[in-house]
Amino acid sequence: MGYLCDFCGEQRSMVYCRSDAACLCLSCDRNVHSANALSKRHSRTLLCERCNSQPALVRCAEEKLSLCQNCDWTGHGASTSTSSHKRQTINCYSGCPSAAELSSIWSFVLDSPSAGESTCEQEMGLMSLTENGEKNARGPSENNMRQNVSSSVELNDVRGMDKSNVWFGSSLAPAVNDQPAGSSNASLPKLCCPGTKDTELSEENDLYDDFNMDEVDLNFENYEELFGVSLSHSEELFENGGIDSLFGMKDMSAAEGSSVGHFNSTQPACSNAASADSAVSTKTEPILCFTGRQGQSNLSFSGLTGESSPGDYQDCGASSMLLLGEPPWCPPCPESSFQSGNRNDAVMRYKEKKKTRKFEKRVRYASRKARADVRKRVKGRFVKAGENYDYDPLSQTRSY
DNA sequence: CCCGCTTCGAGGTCCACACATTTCA
DNA sequence: CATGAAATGTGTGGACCTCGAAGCG
Repeated sequence: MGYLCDFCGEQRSMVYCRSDAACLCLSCDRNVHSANALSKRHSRTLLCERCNSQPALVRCAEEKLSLCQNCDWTGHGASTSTSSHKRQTINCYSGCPSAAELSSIWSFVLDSPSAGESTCEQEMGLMSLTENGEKNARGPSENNMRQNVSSSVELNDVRGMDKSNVWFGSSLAPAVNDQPAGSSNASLPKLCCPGTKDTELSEENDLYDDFNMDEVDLNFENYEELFGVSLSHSEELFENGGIDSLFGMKDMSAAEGSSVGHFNSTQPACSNAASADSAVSTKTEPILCFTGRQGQSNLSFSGLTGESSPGDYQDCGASSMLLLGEPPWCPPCPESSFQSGNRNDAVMRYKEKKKTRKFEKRVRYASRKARADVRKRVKGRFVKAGENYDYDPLSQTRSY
């Protein structure tokens, strides 16, 4: 995937929103997720700096890279020399955190050599990323769930986050904290900036350009399009316990604690590449989160209380990973290996497609929107001041 | 199976004008 | 080089229109 924000296509993407399956710059992240109460519940985290397509779960202190689980696993496998790298959990957040709040959960961002020179920091004075990374550098198995709650930025409505804190293991930032006690990979993540190591240097300078948090409204006119089903419909499904029908995974409850292999076999959406597009577009992403890594593959639904938004159900991050080939915890097998390529291709196609369609509607200037909202019209067209009109948004009256 | 008709949805266009950006003195 | 004025470009929402797909007889 590219490094650009899926929304504006201009700024460098920094965060990953699982609900939207989108890579966003910080500015767009704030804009998009301040649009309404539901979008505020979306759980976001930093973007993997290696693959630039998955949410980062851990921050490798040695490499100064934020990595998704797959890349973490690849780069820090038990058999590799880097397995002893100190890693720190990357916290996710919801709501519309201020720069200061972001800096508190991503304090390690300052580890980046150019962090202090960020344009954003200079211009906005927002990101004062103090070096308190150690604060987050806890032991792998220490205070897992507690950290999820305490260190996640919880603003506005965070019920989704709290209740769906069924973050299991390696699926999400909070989840990552659930590192199995005996794990050889003390995964403690940090930040992520898109781009592999090769591109890191060239991109670091504009790393914080994304912190342009101007006030922009956003219209989610394409909400249904984004999520494949209407919000009301999906909510209804959730509230009625219709998750089975929504995901076509009736057996999943029984799958809890079962092997990943079983999971895959019960996940139609991942069965082949051809289904990937439809799987995503029809919102059949499983709301599954996994606990632990290799040995422990606990599986559960996140927050089936019916109180969380549909987006929250997707927030565990497992879904996107499942779509992207065999997850780290999935022992390689001929079938999965064969499918992963096609799956990746399918996801790539989907994201490209989504990129061109999804965020077409974008409000760049709230002031202009405000004016347009109150401007008088004739058959939908703006009319000159003082002329007759047939529609006044303010009074719903007509001048003739 | 093909044709013609209807229905539906997506996307494009139009409008005025405040404001952002660029150009120039 | 800095400043201010003028010129130019941009973006905003609702109604309407066009076009293609789908459904039906």
